[in-house]
Amino acid sequence: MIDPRSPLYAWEQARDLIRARIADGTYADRLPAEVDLAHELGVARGTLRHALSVLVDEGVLVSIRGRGYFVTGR
Amino acid sequence: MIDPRSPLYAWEQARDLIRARIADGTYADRLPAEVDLAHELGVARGTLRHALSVLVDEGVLVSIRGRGYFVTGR
DNA sequence: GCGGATTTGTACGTATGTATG
DNA sequence: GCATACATACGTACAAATCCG
Repeated sequence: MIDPRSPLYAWEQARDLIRARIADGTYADRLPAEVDLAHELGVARGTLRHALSVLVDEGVLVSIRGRGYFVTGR
Repeated sequence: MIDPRSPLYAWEQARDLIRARIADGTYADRLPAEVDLAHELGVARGTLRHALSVLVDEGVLVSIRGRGYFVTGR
């Protein structure tokens, strides 16, 4: 999933992958748990959290403590 | 330098210490390197970077890769 | 221009504590 | 109680930019 030879940072690749999966409906309303998604993408939690925080800032996702990350639809 | 019994987080104490040293002229234009400053304050580099990022957001400091952290004067 | 030293940026791993459902 | 998520904090390693001999 994540290519270490890419000129993009890992968190940027993770961000783009998540965006694509939202666009194609893989993640229609809710994302997998942080730990699972991080493992699936092959990045550390901190790295994934960086990517997720960008998407939250963009309004693409909202995070609810104790629940998860949800797609806003915007 | 950093008091583990303080109600403040380590990164908040580091932030306040750096602010004070800028105010009293200890750091007039440039800060010591991250590794040195972290060791001097007794915190991990990640903790120091957290404190520094806050000061950068406030406009107190600017960071230049390969050079260091500089006091803006604002 | 080259090579090494310095310095910030990013990534990864782990751990603890707190809060929510 | 348990799973999920957030925040903080420690450590390590490598990448990228800069500086200097």
